[in-house]
Amino acid sequence: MMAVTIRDVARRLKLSITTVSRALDGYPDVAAATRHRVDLVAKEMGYVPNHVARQLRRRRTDILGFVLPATAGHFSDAFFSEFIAGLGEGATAHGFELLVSTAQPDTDAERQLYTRWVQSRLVDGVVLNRMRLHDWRVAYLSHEGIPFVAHGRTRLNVDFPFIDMDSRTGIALLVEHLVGRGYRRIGYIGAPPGTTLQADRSAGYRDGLRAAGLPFDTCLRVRGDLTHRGGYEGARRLLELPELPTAIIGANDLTAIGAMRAIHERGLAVGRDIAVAGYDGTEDAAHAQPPLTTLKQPIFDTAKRLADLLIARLTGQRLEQWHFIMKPELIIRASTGR
Amino acid sequence: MMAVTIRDVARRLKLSITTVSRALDGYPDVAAATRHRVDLVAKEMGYVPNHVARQLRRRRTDILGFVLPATAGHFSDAFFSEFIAGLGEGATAHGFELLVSTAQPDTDAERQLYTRWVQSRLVDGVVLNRMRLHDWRVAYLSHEGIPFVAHGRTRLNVDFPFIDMDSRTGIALLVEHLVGRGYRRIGYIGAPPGTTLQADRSAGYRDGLRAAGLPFDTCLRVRGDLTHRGGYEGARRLLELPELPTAIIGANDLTAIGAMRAIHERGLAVGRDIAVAGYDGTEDAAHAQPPLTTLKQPIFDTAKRLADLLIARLTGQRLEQWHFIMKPELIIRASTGR
DNA sequence: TTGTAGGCGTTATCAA
DNA sequence: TTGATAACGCCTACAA
Repeated sequence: MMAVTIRDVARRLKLSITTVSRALDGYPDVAAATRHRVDLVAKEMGYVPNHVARQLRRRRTDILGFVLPATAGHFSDAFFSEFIAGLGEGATAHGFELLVSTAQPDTDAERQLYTRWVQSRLVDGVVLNRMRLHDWRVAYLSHEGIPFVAHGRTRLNVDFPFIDMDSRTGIALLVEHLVGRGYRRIGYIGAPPGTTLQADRSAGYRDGLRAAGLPFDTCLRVRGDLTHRGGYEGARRLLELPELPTAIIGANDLTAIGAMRAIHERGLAVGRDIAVAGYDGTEDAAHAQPPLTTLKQPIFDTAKRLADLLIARLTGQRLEQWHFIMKPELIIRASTGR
Repeated sequence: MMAVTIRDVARRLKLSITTVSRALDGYPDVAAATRHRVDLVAKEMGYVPNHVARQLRRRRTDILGFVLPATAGHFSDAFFSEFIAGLGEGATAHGFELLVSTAQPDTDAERQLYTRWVQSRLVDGVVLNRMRLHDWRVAYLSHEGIPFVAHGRTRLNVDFPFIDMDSRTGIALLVEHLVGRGYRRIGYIGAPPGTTLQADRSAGYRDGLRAAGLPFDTCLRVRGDLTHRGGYEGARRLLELPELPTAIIGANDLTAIGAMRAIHERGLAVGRDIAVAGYDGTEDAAHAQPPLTTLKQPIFDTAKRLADLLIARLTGQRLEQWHFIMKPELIIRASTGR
């Protein structure tokens, strides 16, 4: 079951491997007849270039890397299945491959993982998401000269291609929507501190309150971790307040869905007693009960475009634009009905 | 920003690259003092072996492949985020990497993908899931001599390592539970035909009916595709029957959650008017409203064990056992309450 | 238009 | 215990 190499093809054709290589790669300086013979025999013999040998010679791997921010051992988040699908699609479209691993954000394991990939020249470029305000990955990768693109931004003074959502404005809009429906005591269950996501969405929350002339009550802002459980626990804390919130915003859909469960357990009705809204616009939100009001972002497309962007950069294409800021779409459903 | 190579380290140490290589790889025939010096200098210089060169020489890549069965463009399924996290964890633990891509099952794109990976010797082994009764991947990979492991089995006469759930017995148990609560008109929303999953779970459904002495009414068994949408549409069909089902089983949690939405839209209450149950035991099920009765399988652990199994096979370890059949755990929640 | 030869960075074989 | 040398499979100056 030895794989057939370019040597075998050359031998069979009584040609040099050089000619075979060039014929297959479509170089112009090959006789049409020769090229034809080569194509035929190569296909017949089932020859496919050895990816590794090619990588070594070309000094690039055509592999993109992506690290899942696996919080705990378990990591159940539909967002990332969609994100990975998008990355895979984008990579494949350009003949690239996608390497995936998992690491808890800001741990030694994460640093080791990126370092291994970079130092051993395993990947040509990296896609980042769940950006942090002071993201060591950005500093590290730009220092190492490894191209990367990101879903989101940082506070660091480093320029790189990104696609970001204007989630600050988005959340503010959501608050406005809630206020418009008469909710005035609005809670917020956030994301881990230090993440750009949290900075933006939390700021949007305050913007929204301010615009509506509502006070910012720190009791109403609690911590979350972007999981169901975090949302559930955050909501429980909010429900222990002497004066209950009338609406709760989750930093993402999972958080919001977790919060809904806490509310239901308390015997209250989501959308009537307490409004709930999320962020992401996953299928989970559409199928929650009641269906969840949310800010929708195009997860799959964003991931695909990120892969495109990174590959464009890797293949030396001139990018006319490499900063993209998109607006999330407010989708109003029964969870903020009234 | 040229990476430091083994040559640089050898030059600096005034040793041959051979010795450096062997010292770093922990071969015994190296003087302790030399090894120490080498380790020190290599670390100081930040030397990391070039993965690609090593791959070429060793004639293996230490990369595992996994293809997401992306049904549509979008692919929102928490099951797979957890599955990939498990694979990544297992791979990393043994110094392996994980290559991920997406393809629609049983399409040319899928065949091309596997072929590319295999022929170009990009991956050493492959993890399969969502097995089909007559799975071309099994035939192909075993013919090519590429090691693989699978989450589930096939009807083909090929022996390979797998971890499977006894979902047939599981579903039968679930039917028994439903019957015990007085539900007698039980519908089933299935998976795509040709999948082992569908064969097993559908058989379990019939087993359960038979054991309870209930008739098998073909109207009550409808098709699904393991997505929210499929569950939603399947349930709508069931709700159009002249005589409504009193319970609905979804082939997975997503299907069940989609079905719940259809039931709610119809103004009926899940768990009171119609019972619903799923399969997988994802977080989504725990946080559905009402919480979803389901058969739980250890997704993360199974994936991790599959990676372990495949790597054991790749590294030539003697496996004392390579067929595992696990029992899913019935988790009873309010969606089948009464 | 085709062939020769060198090298990508490692590891393995064999000799010293 | 160490070193010289030859691959691994491919690509690409350069020569023919």
